[in-house]
Amino acid sequence: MPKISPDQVPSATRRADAERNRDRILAAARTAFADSDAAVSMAEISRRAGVGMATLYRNFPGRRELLEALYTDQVDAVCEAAEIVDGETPGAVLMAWLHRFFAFASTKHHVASELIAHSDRGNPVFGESRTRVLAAGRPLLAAAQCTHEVRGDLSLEQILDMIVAIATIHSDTRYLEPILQTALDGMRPPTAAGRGTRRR
Amino acid sequence: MPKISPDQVPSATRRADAERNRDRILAAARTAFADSDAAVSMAEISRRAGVGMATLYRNFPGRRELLEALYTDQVDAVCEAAEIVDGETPGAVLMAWLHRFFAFASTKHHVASELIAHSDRGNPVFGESRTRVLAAGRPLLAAAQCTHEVRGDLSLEQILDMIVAIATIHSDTRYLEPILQTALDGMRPPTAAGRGTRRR
DNA sequence: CGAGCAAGCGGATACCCTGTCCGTTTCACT
DNA sequence: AGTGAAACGGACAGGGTATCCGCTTGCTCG
Repeated sequence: MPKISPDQVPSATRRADAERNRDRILAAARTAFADSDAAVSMAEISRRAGVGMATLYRNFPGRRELLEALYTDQVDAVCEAAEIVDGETPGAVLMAWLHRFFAFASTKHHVASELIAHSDRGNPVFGESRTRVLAAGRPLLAAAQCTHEVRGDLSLEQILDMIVAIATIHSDTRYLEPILQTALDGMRPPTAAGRGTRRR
Repeated sequence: MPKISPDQVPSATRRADAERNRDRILAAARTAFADSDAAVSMAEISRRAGVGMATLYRNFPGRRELLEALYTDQVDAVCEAAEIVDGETPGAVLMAWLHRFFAFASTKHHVASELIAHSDRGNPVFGESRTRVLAAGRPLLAAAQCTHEVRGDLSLEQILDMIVAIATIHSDTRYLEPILQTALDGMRPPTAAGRGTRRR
């Protein structure tokens, strides 16, 4: 019998106290990760939430799942942004969205590194969220590649992995911004003029 | 009385068996990290080396120091490469060296992520090695910026952090190469033509 | 050469973290 | 109210890091 994760069960069919505990865990985890920088254990979270360890683990099979659940609303916001951002050209639209995505990845970069650390081989970044973000961004990239504003040898997965990687660099925004700008600039199709500095 | 790390003591003044044990630990750690992918504990390493835990910790205060010590020779090689690589222009030289650096960072990317995870706040990447690599690469960057082949708003720290970040993406070379190429291409000074796709 | 002493050794140990198990409590429905 | 199953929570096993302390051993000096 396959395990059923709580979010797949309609909340009406679940007991009221279970629902309440789930919320309490999420709330506790949110504040715990907010003020102290991620150095907080599962046991600590369950203690702060006023529930037992088993309850915590029943709701979230592992640390990874808890972290991921914490940010679903922000993932929603990023996906939604893909339809709202605008710009003069498809390329500009994509860039605007990527900036937005970077801001998102950056806010939770300490969480992101944990997510990457706890993800399975071959599932490089957080699973279900990844799928949703990819789906949201794909049209933007396709459009930008159509107008030749973005090089064709990059997939959306590669672009987002690159941005996440930059966001996980442990430093402040002022230091990170030129790096991001560099990476985004590099997405333009290579010009003949610059070829001399490239290798292979 | 301040603790003195073994590498600062002339080997002549240390007991022979201590020296031997240090080498055995390094050898054991090297093979341990080579075949199994980093999921090896300190206890396991000391067991494989045939020494006690205390001996391991006496030589290397923590996991981080052990990992760092494992790669000093490769760091040497990278530093040395900075003086050997050549190319038609200073920009090409820098790019060649950065490719070399990426290869280095890539070989040990699973180790690199551990190093980052175990590094203190404000000491973003591995300490002493970092200093050496920075010293080796600085002239190359300065030259390339002098000929305006590389944008001026990037420091060497930023460039190397970016490359390390890309190297720590968990995937194979085929997937990573376009990402690296993108990042390196972005290092060229922004052209007026491309400005339209940039924001802010 | 051999005795003494400090440098060095190794395993037991303390502490923390993750994830599971099981006896007990509590909700929801009749 | 009564009852059965869902949910609970703390104890516990397993494993990791780092330290402590009684014992061993290489080196030095008489």
